[in-house]
Amino acid sequence: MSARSYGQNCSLAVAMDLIGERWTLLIVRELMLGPRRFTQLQENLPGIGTNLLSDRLARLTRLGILDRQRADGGHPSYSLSQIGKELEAVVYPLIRWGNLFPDRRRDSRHSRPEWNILPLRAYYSPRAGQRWKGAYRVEIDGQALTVAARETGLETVDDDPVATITMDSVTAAKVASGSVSLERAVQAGQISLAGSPADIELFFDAFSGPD
Amino acid sequence: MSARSYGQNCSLAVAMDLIGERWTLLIVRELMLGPRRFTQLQENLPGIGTNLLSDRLARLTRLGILDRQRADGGHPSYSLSQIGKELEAVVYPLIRWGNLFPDRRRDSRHSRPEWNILPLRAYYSPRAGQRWKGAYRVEIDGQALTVAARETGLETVDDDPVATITMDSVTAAKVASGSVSLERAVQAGQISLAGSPADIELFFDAFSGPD
DNA sequence: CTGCATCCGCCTCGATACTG
DNA sequence: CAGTATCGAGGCGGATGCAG
Repeated sequence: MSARSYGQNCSLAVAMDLIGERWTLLIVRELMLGPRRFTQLQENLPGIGTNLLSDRLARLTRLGILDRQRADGGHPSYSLSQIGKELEAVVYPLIRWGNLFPDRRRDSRHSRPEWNILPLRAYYSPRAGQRWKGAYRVEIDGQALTVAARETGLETVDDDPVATITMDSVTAAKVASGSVSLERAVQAGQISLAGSPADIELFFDAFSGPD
Repeated sequence: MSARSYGQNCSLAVAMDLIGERWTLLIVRELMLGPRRFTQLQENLPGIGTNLLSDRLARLTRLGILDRQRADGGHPSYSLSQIGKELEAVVYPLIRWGNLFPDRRRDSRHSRPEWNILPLRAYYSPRAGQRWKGAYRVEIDGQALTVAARETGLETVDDDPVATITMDSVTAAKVASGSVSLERAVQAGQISLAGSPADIELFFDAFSGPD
């Protein structure tokens, strides 16, 4: 089990000692979508070795960042502990920063529909979301999810949407990070909109940065 | 030059491809304190190999995260580019998260006085800081710096302080992360205060979380 | 079949020596 | 001062094996 420490009396170095190793934050990303079992994690982390996943899970559990639950004789399941959930405050800024490099997405091969909820949450403003009149269907790279504003934040729901927004992930990254304006992306046909203009405006208001 | 990519079409994976390697964020931390030369970086990153530092600097410069300036025939100097400065939005949450593990600091050996300004900034609220009447002297682990509120945020200054706050870094982490209350730390003698109670209250108001 | 443990080739890391 | 060259050690990636 790896333990190579920076040995610095510095909060950032402590954080990097704990979660700075390869794959760790991607495991946290998966668990931000809910509890997962070993095999589910392995499926969504193509390229990770089983030994490495095993090591990471054991170490993060020992550190109190993950909880390991064994569903009554069943197979173990991993979830974020209280202190692990606080890593959301790290992951969302990292997602926003990664969006500053939209061209890096082109040659990427693996894509999962669940990953689209996290970038949305990374920009979502609960205050503006409270004004939504219903759910929205968002299609990114052909993978659709329907989201609505809830007390706990932006959640996926099964409701019928009041509007649909369609785009690819490169466009989403450019619009979210501000390198291309929403109006220009719509004019260029990179974003398709369906629904009343009022509902659509309310949708984008919730992603226009902090109130 | 390393290029091991996660190959995922995900903003977080893109970010980790760019800055997820060992030492990278600690280099960014150093450059958040201002431009630095090769040897200065090496001094403040004990344990890093010269080849690794060289590789990281070249790669980050090529990616547009760092700027390399050669002061007119002099020696090269490295600084954060515009996009590199945006990593502050990642580093400060990481510092706050690392403070949730105050006990991890005990066995740490290396400590540098400049590192104390970053944790302060990680919790500093400009709005509350504007009410400060002057500069404050902060001593953490016996290393002192004097800070004041400026337009650009919390800065180190040479002014005479209106008050002095003295503590060790473990106590600082506990109070900042809320695991120990300010009152209790003062009562236990882990924080020493010098100056008028009004000034001291104004100081801590600026570190009590977002307004 | 799931959840790991073991083994092995390779690449990265860390330390030292050396050079313009 | 600012790197480059080299090399041993160890973490990583992939395949295989195995117990519950």
